[in-house]
Amino acid sequence: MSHFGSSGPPDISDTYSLLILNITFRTTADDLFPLFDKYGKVVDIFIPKDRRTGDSRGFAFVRYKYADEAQKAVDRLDGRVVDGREITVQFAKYGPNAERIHKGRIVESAPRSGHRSRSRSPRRRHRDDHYRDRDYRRSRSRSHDRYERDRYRGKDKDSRRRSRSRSASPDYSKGRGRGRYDDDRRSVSRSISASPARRSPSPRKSTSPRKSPPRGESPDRRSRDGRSPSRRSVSPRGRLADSRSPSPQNSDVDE
DNA sequence: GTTGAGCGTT
Repeated sequence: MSHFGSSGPPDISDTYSLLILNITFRTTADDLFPLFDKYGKVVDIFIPKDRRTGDSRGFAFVRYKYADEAQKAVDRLDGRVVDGREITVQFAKYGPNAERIHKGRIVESAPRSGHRSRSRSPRRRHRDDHYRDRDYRRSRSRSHDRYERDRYRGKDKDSRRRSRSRSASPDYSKGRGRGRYDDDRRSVSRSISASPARRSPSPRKSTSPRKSPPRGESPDRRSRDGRSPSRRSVSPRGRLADSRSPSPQNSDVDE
């Protein structure tokens, strides 16, 4: 993808990788190629994309053939405004195979010489393996959080609205102009014509039709259900840890 | 349709 014809990594033997940050999410390799090719021989341009959505992640890798050209590109293109955004150009720090890069050039690291490269970055190398749950991305999760919160809010309102409409005003389901417009108007109308005492949502929330909060019941029941088998499951693990090794993580690290 | 610190593909 995003290559000039090759499918995989072309040749990372004598190339200098540059990391382009702060590019827009719409910027593609074709947009960066003419810009970077002006300052040297660009071997390859790669823009990581999300596996799920296929959307750009906001940064790109530009590989130059010579270091001086790469340096020039960094000096000339760093801070350049591309597509309305100021990009950041710098030498790549990590390699695709977790190999260390020196000044953008990939240097093969041989840990068998006695020196172990334990000083590696604490960050995990493969996030594709953990592409689930909340940590599949760093800041993206933040944005998603915001969105999820927004959606959750809407869902909550929707849910409440449906609940109310079911019990009180079925006309809402028919009304196409649903949303907060009607709600706001109704709210304002109510606040003006109705007494202020009615506005207090406190007692309403307390005397909710659903006397059983889902948040309190869910974990409780789950805890009971999951507690029984969980303990049994932990049993062998503790014994194993006690008998074999205190930290199973060590096995992966290998001394 | 959104977002913004960072480090990559068959």
